[in-house]
Amino acid sequence: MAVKSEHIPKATIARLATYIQVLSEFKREGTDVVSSERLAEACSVNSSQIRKDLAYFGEFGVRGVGYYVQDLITSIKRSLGIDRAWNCALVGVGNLGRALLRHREFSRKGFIIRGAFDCDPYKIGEVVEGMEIVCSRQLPAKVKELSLEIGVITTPPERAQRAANYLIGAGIKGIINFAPARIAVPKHIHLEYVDFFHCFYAAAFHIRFADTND
Amino acid sequence: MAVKSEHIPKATIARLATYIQVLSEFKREGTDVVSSERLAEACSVNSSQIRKDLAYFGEFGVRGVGYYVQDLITSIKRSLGIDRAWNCALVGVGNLGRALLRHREFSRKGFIIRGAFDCDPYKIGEVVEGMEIVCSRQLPAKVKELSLEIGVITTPPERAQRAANYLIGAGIKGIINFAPARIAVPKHIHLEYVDFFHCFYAAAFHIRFADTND
DNA sequence: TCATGTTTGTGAAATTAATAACAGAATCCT
DNA sequence: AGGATTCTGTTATTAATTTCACAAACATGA
Ligand SMILES: NC(=O)c1ccc[n+]([C@@H]2O[C@H](COP(=O)([O-])OP(=O)(O)OC[C@H]3O[C@@H](n4cnc5c(N)ncnc54)[C@H](O)[C@@H]3O)[C@@H](O)[C@H]2O)c1
Ligand SMILES: NC(=O)c1ccc[n+]([C@@H]2O[C@H](COP(=O)([O-])OP(=O)(O)OC[C@H]3O[C@@H](n4cnc5c(N)ncnc54)[C@H](O)[C@@H]3O)[C@@H](O)[C@H]2O)c1
Repeated sequence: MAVKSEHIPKATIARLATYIQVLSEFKREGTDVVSSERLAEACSVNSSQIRKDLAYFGEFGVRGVGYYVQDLITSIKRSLGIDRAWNCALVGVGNLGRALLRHREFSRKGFIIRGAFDCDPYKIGEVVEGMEIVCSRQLPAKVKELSLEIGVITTPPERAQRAANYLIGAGIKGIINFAPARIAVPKHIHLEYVDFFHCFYAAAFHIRFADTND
Repeated sequence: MAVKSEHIPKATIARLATYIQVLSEFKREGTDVVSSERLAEACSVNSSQIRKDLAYFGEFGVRGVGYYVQDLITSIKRSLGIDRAWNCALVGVGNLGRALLRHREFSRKGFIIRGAFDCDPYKIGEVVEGMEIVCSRQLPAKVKELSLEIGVITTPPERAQRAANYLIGAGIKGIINFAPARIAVPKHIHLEYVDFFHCFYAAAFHIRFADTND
């Protein structure tokens, strides 16, 4: 049983990711046990927030003691469904796609890019980080062959919908879209947008109007 | 006057960025006027949400008509403070840093990377996308010389705090941290975290537990 | 064993955000 | 011109999320 409650806020999922990051840091420092209070401080959140977030998934702490760091990392990972590897397809091997392919942390965290696809004939056949770039047309075959579950779109924005359509047709389960374009997907496909500019905009807003807001 | 109300929700700022994206798409398609209803549909939000978000900043629409697309883009940009250019410093010119440097969209959107800094002597002096990589030690001088306001951290996580310290010491106003590490900054410095893994985790969670959640 | 101190898990309260409802303003059509 | 229609801006309502507060659980030391 991984989920105790029915609906889990999106914000909770985002925070769980932060908790893992901070807990891993504690682990590296040699801390074995941590209280919600101390974890909260390191994550800049309220301590009840942490306890409530965890309560959606189960009881992971020991009263009077706190949380065993390694155990909590394991529990959160299981709760999020990242206690196993996920096979990913990368569509669009340009600047950003290459940076992602070269990023070791993806496989370390369990997201393994097993297929790199592009439609540019000059790029097809090229090998990046031990991965051969193949034609987008091969997506359906490769998705089945390699059990790819998550599609990562790093094409130009005007091609994002097409890339999504390929992925959906190939039977992918979720899509992470790095292109700054809204795309339409059937509702059984999980879709996440990553837009770097959002945070640049937010930074500009807060710096500019630092006196009135913030 | 850019801000009508005192406090503006973080979520509103994020949505405004989406509105700009979708409005720009409408503009390219030749649409001159759009209703909150239609914009809402394209952004997958509620139409009152849009009207309310905009109301924080002013009255941009015409009753019985809707919003003039170009005017609304201009108004939102002014509201966010992105009606002018922002000079940025990039610290850490590795895989991700290079992808960002090569990304034309940054300067098109008004975020101009004017300084690229690294501490690796083999990288210093190298020219990437017309930009010479200089030593991190030169940050204070360059921040003043080039009026850099936003610092972008793309160093490994264990170096993120040091990079932040350099930037803060140099007089930067805001920091966008792409490294998966929490960093401490004085409260007058605006800080944004960008963590790609958050959305991979969210995707894994929703796909894995598609039956119970979502 | 029992008192004391700590810290979790959780229901209740407070805060915040999202949605609905509608009056007022503009257009369009007859 | 005036009535019907459209669509914004704003207030009211509802829903969701966060914070508070405290009982229950465990640890420690006398
Ligand atoms: N580079 C960055 O730092 C950065 C930052 C933020 C967002 N983005 C976004 O990420 C996306 C990619 O950026 P980039 O800089 O890597 O662009 P890029 O032009 O370097 O790469 C795009 C790649 O997609 C391929 N492609 C185009 N259509 C395709 C299709 N239908 N199927 C498969 N492949 C296809 C192209 O051949 C090319 O290799 C863009 O949408 C961009 O806006 C990039
Ligand atoms: N590459 C990706 O796709 C990707 C994706 C998500 C997150 N990230 C994160 O972004 C960061 C950079 O990733 P990368 O793949 O580019 O790593 P990288 O190792 O290729 O680049 C890091 C660069 O930072 C420089 N550096 C180290 N310490 C520095 C300091 N104190 N001052 C200035 N420069 C310094 C290094 O010399 C190197 O050039 C990492 O924290 C990584 O976790 C990268």
